[in-house]
Amino acid sequence: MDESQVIGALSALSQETRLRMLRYLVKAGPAGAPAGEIGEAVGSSSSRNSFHLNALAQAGLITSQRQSRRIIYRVDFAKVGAMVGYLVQDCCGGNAQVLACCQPGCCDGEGGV
Amino acid sequence: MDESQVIGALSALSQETRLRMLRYLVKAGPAGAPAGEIGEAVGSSSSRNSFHLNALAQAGLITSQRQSRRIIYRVDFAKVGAMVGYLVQDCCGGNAQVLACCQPGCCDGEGGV
DNA sequence: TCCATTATTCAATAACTCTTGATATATTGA
DNA sequence: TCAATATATCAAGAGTTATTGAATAATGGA
Repeated sequence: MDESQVIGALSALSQETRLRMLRYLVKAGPAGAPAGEIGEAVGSSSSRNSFHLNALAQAGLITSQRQSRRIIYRVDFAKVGAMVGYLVQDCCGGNAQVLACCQPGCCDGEGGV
Repeated sequence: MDESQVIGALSALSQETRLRMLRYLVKAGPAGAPAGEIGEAVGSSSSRNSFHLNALAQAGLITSQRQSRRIIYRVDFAKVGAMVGYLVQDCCGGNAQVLACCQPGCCDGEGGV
């Protein structure tokens, strides 16, 4: 993943509706979820929903597949991982403090940053 | 770190000049670097430089400290870590594939995504 | 074929972001 | 105090992004 792809991915995620969409799709797992269900979950209506799902797909973070009348969206974990990996390794040079934050419980709750 | 802080941080990094500034400051380490040096390194002039450094500082990703005539900027690794940690843990639920990409060499070179 | 469902596209508008060049502020040394 | 250095701020303009409501397209069932 090169710099401009990373910027595209970060840009896609730097928006409330889209960040929530990704989170919802992560929970949905490999089965994915149809557009309407995602829209309902994050509270975005019809055209707005398509707009944001398209932005995530353009960035490569999710994929789409028609299934009868519905369009199923799924997280592309390899792409999300590549983006995070770029931040941690390429950008932060594998900094130990940054790496530590990737572990569960590191930055949670009261003690969090 | 809450959702809106994460969005602010992602938004700050989803820009070529600022992503390069952060990378430069990571390399500079704890000593940090003065604004002018950063601007020269990333190729941004005076006002543009201030604009982008301010954006990174507003997002909490870097700190500033006057030192005589210069203003020294430094990466706040805790904040960068918190952002990455949010993506990996809160947003991706600690997904194994995403976590694996945080390790050195995972997504480098030819085999990369 | 007709209708309902599901989702996308389009046009208009509002809001935000980035760049530029000019100006202003803070600090230091002569 | 004056000039030089280092940086920040301001105003205008171009470009981009997000929202809305209406219209369009694709699919499946009566």
